[in-house]
Amino acid sequence: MRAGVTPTVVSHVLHNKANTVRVSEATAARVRAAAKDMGYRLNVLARNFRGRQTFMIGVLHGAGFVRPSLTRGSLYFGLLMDGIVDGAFQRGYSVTLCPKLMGDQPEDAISDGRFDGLLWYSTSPKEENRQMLQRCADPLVLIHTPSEEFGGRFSSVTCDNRQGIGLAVQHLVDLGHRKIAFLSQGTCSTAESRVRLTAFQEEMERHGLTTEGGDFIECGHDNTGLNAYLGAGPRHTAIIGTSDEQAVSAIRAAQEHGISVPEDISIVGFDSTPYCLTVKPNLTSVAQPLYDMGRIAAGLLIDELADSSTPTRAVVLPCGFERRDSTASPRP
Amino acid sequence: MRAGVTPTVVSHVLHNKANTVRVSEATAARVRAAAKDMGYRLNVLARNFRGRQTFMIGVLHGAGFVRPSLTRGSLYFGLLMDGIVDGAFQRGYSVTLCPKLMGDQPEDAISDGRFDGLLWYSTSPKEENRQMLQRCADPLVLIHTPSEEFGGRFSSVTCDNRQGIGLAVQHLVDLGHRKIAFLSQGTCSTAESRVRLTAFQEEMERHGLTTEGGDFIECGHDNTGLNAYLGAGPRHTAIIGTSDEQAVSAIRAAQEHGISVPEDISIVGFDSTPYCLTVKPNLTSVAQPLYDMGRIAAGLLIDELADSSTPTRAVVLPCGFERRDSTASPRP
DNA sequence: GTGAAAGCGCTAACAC
DNA sequence: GTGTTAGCGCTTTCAC
Repeated sequence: MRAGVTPTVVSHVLHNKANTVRVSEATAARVRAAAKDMGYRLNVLARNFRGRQTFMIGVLHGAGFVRPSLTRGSLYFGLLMDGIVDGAFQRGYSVTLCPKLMGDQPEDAISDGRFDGLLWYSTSPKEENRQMLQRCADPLVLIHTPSEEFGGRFSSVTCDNRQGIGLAVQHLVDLGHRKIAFLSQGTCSTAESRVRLTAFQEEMERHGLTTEGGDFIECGHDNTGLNAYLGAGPRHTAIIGTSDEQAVSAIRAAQEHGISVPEDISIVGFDSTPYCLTVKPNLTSVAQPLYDMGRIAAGLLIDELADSSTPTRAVVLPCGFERRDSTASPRP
Repeated sequence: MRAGVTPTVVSHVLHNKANTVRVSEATAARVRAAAKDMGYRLNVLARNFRGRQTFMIGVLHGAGFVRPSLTRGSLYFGLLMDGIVDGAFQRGYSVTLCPKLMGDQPEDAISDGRFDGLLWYSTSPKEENRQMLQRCADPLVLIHTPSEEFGGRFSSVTCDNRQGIGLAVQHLVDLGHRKIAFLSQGTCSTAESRVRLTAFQEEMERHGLTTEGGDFIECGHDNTGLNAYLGAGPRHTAIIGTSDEQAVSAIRAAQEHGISVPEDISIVGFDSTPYCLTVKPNLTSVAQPLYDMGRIAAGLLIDELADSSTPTRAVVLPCGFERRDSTASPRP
C-alpha cells in the first residue's frame, strides 16, 4: 500500500475502531491520509461476501406474482413501505425491491445470500406462498399474518382487527344505526377479512344486535354482488367494508344507484389510507397503523438478525378510527 | 461435490447455458439432481463479488438528507419509484433504498461496489449535491435535471416544462382569463421552477399578454407571501402553481380568505399527482409523466450498464393536462 | 503494534 | 467434455 502498510491495516481504518486498538495513532493517521489521497473506497461487495451479510432486507408479498404499486389504489403498500424503510434505515439496513422476490421465482432469491432477512406481508395468502415460507431458511417476520399460523416460528406484526371492527360498530351504533351490513370480497377472501367478519358478528352481539346471512354482502367480481344488493334497495342503514377499496367501491356504486351517502346509507372503510380522501364524501374508516406496522416489523427482524437468540414475538397494534363524511345518523 | 464433479461444473448449472456447451447432458443432469438433492443455492454474494456487479441500482436524491416519503404529500416520489422499479424489474435489476444514499453520507455508498449505477433526481438541487455528482465515478442518470447541466456527461430524463406551462396558459386563456399570476416557492426555488417561470412569461407573451413583477407571487415560508397576496384581495382571475402542493396550498389559503375556487379564482397545479384529488375542488393540473420518467430513466441507465459505449441521451417527455374542478371561466 | 497468510464461493483461463 | 488453478478484496487468526 501507498503508506507503506499492509492490507491488514486497512481493515482497521473502517471497521475495527472500538474493538481492539492494535494500531498506533501515528500509522492510523498515515493510512487515513494515504487512503483519502488515493481515493480509496472500501469494497462493500467483498466485505459482505466475507462477512456473509449484506445489511439488506427484502420485502416479499403473498398476493401472487404482481408487484404492488406504491401509488395506485389505496396506497396500502406505500404506507407499509414507508414504515419498513424508516425502520430499516434507523438501524443502518437497506431495503431492496428485487424482481426475484416480487415476481418470477421468489424461492430463488430466498437464501441465496442476497438478503439478511425478509419481511413477508400478505393481504391474501395463497397456499403456495405458505409452503414457500415453510421452506424458507432465512430470518423472516410476518406482517398481517399472526405468528401462530406458522406455529410461532416467525415473529409477526398485526393490528387488532377485532378491536378495530369494534370501533366501527360502536361508531355506527352511537349514531343510531341498528341495521348494519358487512361487505367483504366473498370468495377467495383473505384470512384477515375472515377475522374481521367474525369480529363484526361478535361486536354486533355485544350491542344486542344479531346478525344473519342477509347482513353479509359479498362484493363479487365486477361488484356484481354489491350492485345486486344496492339495486334491490338497501335493507341496511350502514355498511362496514373490509377495506378502504371495497368501501370506496360501495360509495361509488351506491351513488350510481341514486343512493346518497351518508344521507341514505352510512359507509365505513378499513385501513384509513389517503384513498379515503379521493372519494366524495370522504370515507370514514378504521385506522390500521400500516406505517407503524412496517416500521416495527423491520425492527423485529433486525433484532433477530443482530442476535439470533432473540425469541419470536407477536406484536398486535391497536386500531384507530377516523371519522370523515361518509357516516351520519340514519333518517328517522 | 456430491455428484462426483468439480466446482467448475456448478458454474454451468446456472450461468453458462447458451455460451459454450462444454458439458455433456448426462453429467449436467447428474449435477442438477445432486444440486437439488442437497438443496444447493447459488451464492449471489460470491457471484456478485467475483463479477463486480450487483444488478442493483440505487436512487439518490438531491433535496438534502431527508428521505422522501412514498405516501405523504403529493406522491411525487412514489410515482417516480413505481416507474423506476418497473423499469428496473423488466431488465432483471433490483432497486435498493439505502440509508447511505438517502441519508448520512451518500458519497460513501457511491462507488463502493454496492450499486451498478445510480438514478439521481432532484426537485431542488443544492450545490453540494452537484459537486458530489461531479466526483461520482458510477454510471448515473439524471431525472429532472437536463443533461446539459453536467456538460452531457450523464443521460437525463426531463419533462417538457415549457410545453406543460403552455398547456396551462392555453387552458386558462381559452376559458377567458387574461389576468394570470404565477405562484412559486420564492427563495431557494428549484431549477425547474425557474424554467417554468420563464416559460410562463413566454407563453403569456405568445397570447399577447404581458407579465410584470406583480404577476409573480412568492409563496414564502408558512405561506406568508401567499396569504399577503390573498389578504389584499387577488388582482388576478387565475393562478398557475409550480407544483401540485403549492397549488393545493393556494386553494386552501384562498378558501380561508373567503375566496371561492374556481368561482372567484381559478387555480392550476403542476404534476397532476393523486394529491389533486384530495382537495375540494379537485385540482386541475399539468400532468408530468412521473411514472414514465422513472421507468425510462431506469432503462437508460441499464442500457449504459449493459454496454458502456452507449452514448448519453437527453430524453424530454411531453406533458399532459388534466382538467378537474379548480378552473372555470372568470366572472364576467 | 504490525505483518503474513488463509480463505469466503464463485468464475474464467487453461490444461488435460 | 472435464478437472485444475488462480484470484476477486476483504477480514481474521496467528506469529513476530
